[in-house]
Amino acid sequence: MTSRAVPAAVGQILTRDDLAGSVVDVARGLIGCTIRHGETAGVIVETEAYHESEPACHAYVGMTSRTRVLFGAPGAAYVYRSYGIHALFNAVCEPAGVGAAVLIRALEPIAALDAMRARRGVHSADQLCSGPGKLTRALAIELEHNGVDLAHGPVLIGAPPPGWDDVGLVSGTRIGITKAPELEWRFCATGSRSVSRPWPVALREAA
DNA sequence: CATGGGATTGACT
DNA sequence: GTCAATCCCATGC
Repeated sequence: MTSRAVPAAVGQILTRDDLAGSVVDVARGLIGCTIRHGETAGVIVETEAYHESEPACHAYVGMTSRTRVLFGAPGAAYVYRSYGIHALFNAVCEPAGVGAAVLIRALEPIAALDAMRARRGVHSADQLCSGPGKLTRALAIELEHNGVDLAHGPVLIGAPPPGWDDVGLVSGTRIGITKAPELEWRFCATGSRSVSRPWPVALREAA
């Protein structure tokens, strides 16, 4: 085999249609997919679904300047600042007019780990992207990426690379929210040490 | 225009 | 386990 360049390892870039379906299905399906920005890239190992019908979703309040992107075409990035410090990255789902998105919560780094280490100030690969605010820092995803088309970049989502297309999944309740805490709309790859804490019950039992 | 909530993290006890 | 840091934006006066 010839040496594999980074883009080839990232897999086929997803289209808008790949993200237009039910947000819970897309959240499940994005586990094992890749996200790339510049030379940095990682495999998605943790997601959460948010839908306008439930109060934890920003789109619950309806269309405002903040939530406009959530109601737009699927396949856009929704990036917002959390707790005044962190940028959190979401992929907009469902048809235009429906406010829904998948929050990307954790990655396993696969490319340009040294660039991530420089941005994060930690060395362990397991900890570079093991949280929604950590991965945006590691990949240099900022608020300016709000609304960008994920099929055209500069932030791209790709299909699962070899070995990740049939990864095991566990579901659990979402993290850090106060509204609609009962929905099991969090999905994690089994066997990944990059999943953020606390781990879902099913993952703790499997460990 | 002022206020307060929030899908977090890292440092500390 | 607790807590502060720190900013965007929805809401209400």
